[in-house]
Amino acid sequence: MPREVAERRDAIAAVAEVFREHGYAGSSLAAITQQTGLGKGSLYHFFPNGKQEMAEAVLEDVSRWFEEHVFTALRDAGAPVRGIEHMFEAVEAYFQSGERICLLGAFALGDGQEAFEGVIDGYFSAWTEALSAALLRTGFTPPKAAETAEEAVVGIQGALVLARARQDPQVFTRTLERLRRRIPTIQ
Amino acid sequence: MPREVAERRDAIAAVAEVFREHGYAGSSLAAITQQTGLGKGSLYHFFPNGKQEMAEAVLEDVSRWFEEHVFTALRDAGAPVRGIEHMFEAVEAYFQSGERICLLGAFALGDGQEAFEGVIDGYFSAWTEALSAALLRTGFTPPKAAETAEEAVVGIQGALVLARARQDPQVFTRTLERLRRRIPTIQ
DNA sequence: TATATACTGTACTAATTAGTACACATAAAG
DNA sequence: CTTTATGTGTACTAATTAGTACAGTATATA
Repeated sequence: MPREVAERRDAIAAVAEVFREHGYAGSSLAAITQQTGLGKGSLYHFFPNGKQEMAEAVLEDVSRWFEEHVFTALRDAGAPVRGIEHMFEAVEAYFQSGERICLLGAFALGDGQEAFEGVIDGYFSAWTEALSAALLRTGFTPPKAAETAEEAVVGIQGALVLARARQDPQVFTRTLERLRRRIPTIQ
Repeated sequence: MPREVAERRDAIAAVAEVFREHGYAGSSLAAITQQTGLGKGSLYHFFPNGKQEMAEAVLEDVSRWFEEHVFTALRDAGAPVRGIEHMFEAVEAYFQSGERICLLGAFALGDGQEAFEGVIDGYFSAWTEALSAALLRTGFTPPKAAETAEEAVVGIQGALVLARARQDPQVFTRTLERLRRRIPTIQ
């Protein structure tokens, strides 16, 4: 049975959904308490530095999730093809086939850019580099690996923008399909 | 010599820069008055409905700019190749080679999505469809034209996200180069 | 059962928020 | 010079903002 008392990780997940919906500046504490069901007492207990710390925790949580569930598999030296295939599956699941946006992309374009540039840059760098290294191991030349990796990360982010803008998640699934085809070894 | 008294179009351009920097929710009226040099009196004279109307005006202004400077050239039935080439040049100039973000993309991911979904959807639909039609006229098959057009718009938006996230505008210029190569007729 | 720790609700403050009202300035047209 | 349009600065309000203080509750461990 569910605990009555919340833990920090529950709070992070709940706050993340509010940021996803309203952005950083648009998420007032009133909105956060209302949508998460957590009172100010709880929120400031988990995040003594307030909104800034909530956002840091949320972005780091997303970063950590990708590190554990995507980048690690990409870095597995023995199975680059499997790692890349796994990346596409995990990404499609995580972004709910285009219905969910990327918080790090949204924060990069939004007001939080300066405040969180470290986490944001780290996330996209790690992703691009891990994918590039995996492509290299499947036989791509170094420049072609770097280019294809950047193309994939760019394509995923752009597809999330367009899927949200046009309220058509299929832009995202179509883009993933197209990107897969660019990497013949995983056909 | 410059007029002492502002006009609405000057106000729109100035307010747009504030939204670009802080997002919609992050742009307080205090920030807007300070950065634009326009007092509340002027702002509410030009935009009686306040921030909401400022944002509508700004987004419509961007939309109109693309309509006039990009989409019209794409729709020129006689010169599809020239129209596509012109699109890449105009886009590179408008986004200052990756140092400027797309306000419509930022609003799509941010808090303004519901409030401005009409303009946002219209902008991306018009762009994708005009480009697809131009590609069709250069000899692409209908499905290939639609796919390549979506790929280009997705790529441009994604590149703007990554360029800002990594503070590396070259992601944008590299992406434009790659997208050009995908359309052999304009080589 | 006692005690320490983790968590939570409520009342509060000081600052900032969007928006209003209106007198005033400027410039063009008669 | 007068009138009319358009544009502008300032003072104001009511609501909302982030953040604090702290008493109280639950839970685990001993």
